[in-house]
Amino acid sequence: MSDLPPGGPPAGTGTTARRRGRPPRTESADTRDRILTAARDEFSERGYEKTSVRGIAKAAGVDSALVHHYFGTKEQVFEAAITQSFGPALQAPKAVEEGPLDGVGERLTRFFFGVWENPATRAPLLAVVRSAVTNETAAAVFRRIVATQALRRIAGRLDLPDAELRAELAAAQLVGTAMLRYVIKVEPLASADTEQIIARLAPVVQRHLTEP
Amino acid sequence: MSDLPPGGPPAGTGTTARRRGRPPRTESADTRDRILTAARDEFSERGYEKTSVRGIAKAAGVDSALVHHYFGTKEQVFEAAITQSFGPALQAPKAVEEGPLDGVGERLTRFFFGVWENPATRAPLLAVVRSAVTNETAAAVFRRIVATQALRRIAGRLDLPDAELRAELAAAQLVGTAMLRYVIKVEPLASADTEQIIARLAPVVQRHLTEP
DNA sequence: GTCTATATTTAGATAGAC
DNA sequence: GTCTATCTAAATATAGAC
Repeated sequence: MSDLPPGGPPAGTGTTARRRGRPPRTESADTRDRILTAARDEFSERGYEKTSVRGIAKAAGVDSALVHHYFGTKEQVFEAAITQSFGPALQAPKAVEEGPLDGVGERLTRFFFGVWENPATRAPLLAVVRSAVTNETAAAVFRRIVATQALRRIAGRLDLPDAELRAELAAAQLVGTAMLRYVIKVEPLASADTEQIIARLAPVVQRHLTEP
Repeated sequence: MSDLPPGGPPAGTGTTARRRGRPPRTESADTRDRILTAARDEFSERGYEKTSVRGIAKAAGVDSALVHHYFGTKEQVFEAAITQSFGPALQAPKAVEEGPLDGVGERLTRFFFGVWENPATRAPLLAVVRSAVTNETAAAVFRRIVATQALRRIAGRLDLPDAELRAELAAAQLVGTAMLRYVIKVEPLASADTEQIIARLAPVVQRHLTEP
C-alpha cells in the first residue's frame, strides 16, 4: 500500500530518522506469515500430495502466484512452513532429558502428549506424518526429529547395549500411538483420556530405555 | 505367497465342452489379476494420491481405459486391490490367539514381523499405511485391521479392565515400529535384525496385554 | 508487493472403434 | 476384451502488468 520511496531514506523531515535494522517490507512480513501458517494447516490436514498451492493461497487470502513469488516451488513452501513451525516449541526441554534416568519414561511421554494435545503444536507434526509416508523431504524431517529427540539427547546417557535401538523402539511406541490416535483415529484410543494413556505408556517407554 | 488356484479350469486347456459355471472371460482373468497386482504395487510404493491410474495401467501392460473398464474409479481400483490382497495370508492364524495367554506377546509379535518381512504380504500393508494418512477409505481398512487383529481376537480373552485400550496400545507399539522401520526407514532400526527387535518387543506387547 | 493471464503438464474419466 | 481418441478439470509454475 503506502509506498516507500525507492532508494534513500524518506525525504520526510522532522521525525526521527530510524532507518536501521532490517529494511521494512511494509506489511509483507504479515503476508508471509499468513501464507506459512496457511501452508502448515493445509499440509497438516491433507498431507503433501493432496495439498495445492492454490489451496494454500486461498486459505491465506492471496493469489497463488504470490506464494510462488515468496517461496518458489511447492516443495520449498513445505520446507519453509515446516522449518518455521519447528523453531519454537518442539525441542524437548532440558528437564526431560536431564532429570533422573528412572523418571525419563514419564517425562518423555508427558512431553510427547503435551505437544500432540496442543492444536498449535500438533499441526506441524501432523503435516510431517501425513507427508512423510510419500514425500522424501518430509521423511527426512521425520528422521531428524526421531534422531534428535530420541537419540542424541537421551540414548547418549544410556549406559547399555543397543542404546540407539532402544530409544527408537521407545519412539516407535509413542509414534504408533500418535498414528492410531490422531491420524487413523482408532477407537477407543482416539477418545481415551490422556492421563490414562500416559499411565500405560510411561512404564513401557521407561522399560525400553533402561531395563537391563 | 503361492497364489490360490483360480476357481474354474484354466482358460487355455479345455478342449472338451465344459461350458458350465461362470461364463468364460477368455484370458481376462489373467489381465484382471495383473492389473490388481500392479495396482497393489503402485499404491504400496507411492500411496493413494501419488498413484495414477495411468501408472497402474502401464505397470500392468494395458491401457488405462481398461483399468476403468474393469474397476471403475480410482477409488474402486484401490478397494479391489486391497480386498484381493487381504483375502489369503493376512489373518492371524488361530495359533496366535489360542495358545496360552502368557505367550501371546511373542506369538503376536512374531506373526506381525513374519508378515512384514515377506515382500508379498508387505506390499498391501504398505499400500494401506501410505494411503490411510490422507485417504478415508484406506483409513477405514486400517481401522478394521487393527480392530480384527488386535481387538476382537485377543482383547476378548483378556479378563482385565481396559482390554480394548490395552490391545490398541500393543498394536501401537507394533505399528509404530513398522512405520519407522519400513516406511520412514530410521536407522539403526531399519537395518536391525528381526530377532533382536522381536526379543525387545515381545515382552512389551505381553505387558500391554496381560500385566495387571 | 501483489495480481492477471497463461503456458505446460498431468490426471481421471468416457465414448466408441475393432 | 482391449485400445484409440478425446473431453474436462486441476495443478505447477512463470512472465509481466499495475
